[in-house]
Amino acid sequence: MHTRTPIELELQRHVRLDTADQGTRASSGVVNTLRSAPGTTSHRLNHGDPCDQCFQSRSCLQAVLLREGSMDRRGVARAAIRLGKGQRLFATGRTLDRVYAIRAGSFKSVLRCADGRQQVLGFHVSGDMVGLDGFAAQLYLCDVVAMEASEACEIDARALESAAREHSMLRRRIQSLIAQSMLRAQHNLLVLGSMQGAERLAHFLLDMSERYQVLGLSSREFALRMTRKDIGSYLGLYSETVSRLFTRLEHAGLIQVTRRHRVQIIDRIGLAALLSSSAGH
Amino acid sequence: MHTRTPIELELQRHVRLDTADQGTRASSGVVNTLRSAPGTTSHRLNHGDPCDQCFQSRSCLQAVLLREGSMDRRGVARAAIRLGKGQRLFATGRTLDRVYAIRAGSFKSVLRCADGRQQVLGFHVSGDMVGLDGFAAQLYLCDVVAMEASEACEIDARALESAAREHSMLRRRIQSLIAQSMLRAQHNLLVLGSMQGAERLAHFLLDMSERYQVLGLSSREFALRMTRKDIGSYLGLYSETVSRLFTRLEHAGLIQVTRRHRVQIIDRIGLAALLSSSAGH
DNA sequence: CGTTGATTTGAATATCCTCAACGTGCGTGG
DNA sequence: CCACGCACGTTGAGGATATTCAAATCAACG
Repeated sequence: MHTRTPIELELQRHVRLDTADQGTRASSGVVNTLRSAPGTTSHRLNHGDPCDQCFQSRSCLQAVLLREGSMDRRGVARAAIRLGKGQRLFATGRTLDRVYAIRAGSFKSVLRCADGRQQVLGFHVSGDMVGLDGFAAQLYLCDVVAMEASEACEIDARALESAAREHSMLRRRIQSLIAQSMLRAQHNLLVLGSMQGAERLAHFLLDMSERYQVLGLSSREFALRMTRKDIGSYLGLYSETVSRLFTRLEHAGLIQVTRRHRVQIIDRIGLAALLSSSAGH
Repeated sequence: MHTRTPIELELQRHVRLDTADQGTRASSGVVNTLRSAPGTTSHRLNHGDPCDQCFQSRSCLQAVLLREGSMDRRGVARAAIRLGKGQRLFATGRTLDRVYAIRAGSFKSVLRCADGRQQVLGFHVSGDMVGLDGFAAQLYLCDVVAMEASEACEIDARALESAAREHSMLRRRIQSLIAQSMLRAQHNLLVLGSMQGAERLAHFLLDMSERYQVLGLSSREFALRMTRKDIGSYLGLYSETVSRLFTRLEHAGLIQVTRRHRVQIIDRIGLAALLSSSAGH
């Protein structure tokens, strides 16, 4: 179920390499494929290998920066800032001057349209980096909003960039994070494009479960801090439909919901089985 | 209709700057927004400003490379290769050693899952760059398949990277292209997540129309080289539904379809009006 | 000119949206 | 601490939209 996909393994292997160019990497003739199960772009990708407890006192990249000797000495990382529920970390279109490592709490990133339409692109929890998707553009590509009282650590983008230019290891890690968000976006296109409601929700729950597990929290029971409407937007459904799907999964004995936000995964296998039900387009 | 969005203008402005760091860029306090209309990530983004005819004899980045003095002298660009219909330019998960500039023909990029599910992520025509979305990961993130007899120009990734490290202008252009594919993916999430069938198809048609216009071809009449099934996968619909939607748009007097693949846009305003019909989630 | 694969069309069904009513939990302020 | 208001969540019923399976039609190509 939660085995790494070939492309993930490849990515992991990749980001461990230190030098900028190594001539003899085996290009596996095998056609690697992405699996549809959740976790295709798991948190684990953030850091090649060690850093198992980076989520505790410091967020991932901070730990990386420390190891790389790129923090404090170079003034890259700054103090953490606090945000209340609903407050925005940054806004679409603004010049990207900082990226953020989430220290505590949870955020959503949402794409806003001029016509009022909006789309939740993803959710971020402690340990995640946000803002990196706009690093190449040097512009924030979406809004990032706190879903509860949260804390994030500012990282100066320019300093990070110049540090990355010198430290190939750091550069690779940043690139790996950017690749991760690219992968996630593309994978979500598959979810929206070829799964139906129940599958999407099951996928979402398993994905969240895995992310919490990586954080050292329970993968069996966790709290969803986002509203049904947010989940709906993320999954391309209406909040009423999401609600109905929750109860359907509950009646099917796959999950149990207590006090609206607390989710318990009863039958992980059954949930995963939902994902292979329809072949898609 | 086809005015640039704030974020696009910002991007354009951005990629024209030569130096790596410029301290005093105005960070507009205005909350920039994305519009839902097609063309959010148009071809025009590929090159900041000049290079209006780059699509003719040379593809975009080639022209850029020439101007930057990064081609031939450095051996970055290589000869074009030919592909027949259905042939793959590269495969998911393979180590990224080259990126490609499409010289002629058209391609689709498709995400493949282990369970057989697959999702068309986008279509690419003459002048587009493909493979750059995996540049950060140094892995191809999806398959790219020729939809007709096509021609693409190989660009050595490692040489390109090292050239980019020296030429900040080139680096910015590459980053702009990567940002473009990120933007496109995120925008497509919005399309799949918050539009219904007719809107999606209208959006797709207007997007293609604009892309052909940028190529100097007619934006009013053009050929769609992909199958209904491909369009369906791209838009999260079944091919039958796509077919029905085509005839519906035709009966509504918005488009005209001849010989299955030739599309004429009759009422551009009407098509665009479809996009603002539903508010979304 | 016939074969083949893609497309269109039809009919029945499933899924999801929509509107509306109601329930629940949370925080505020008395 | 309790009552209240309010946002969020759930549930129901009906309708719109999209899927599914099947059959017929069309266009391209040898």
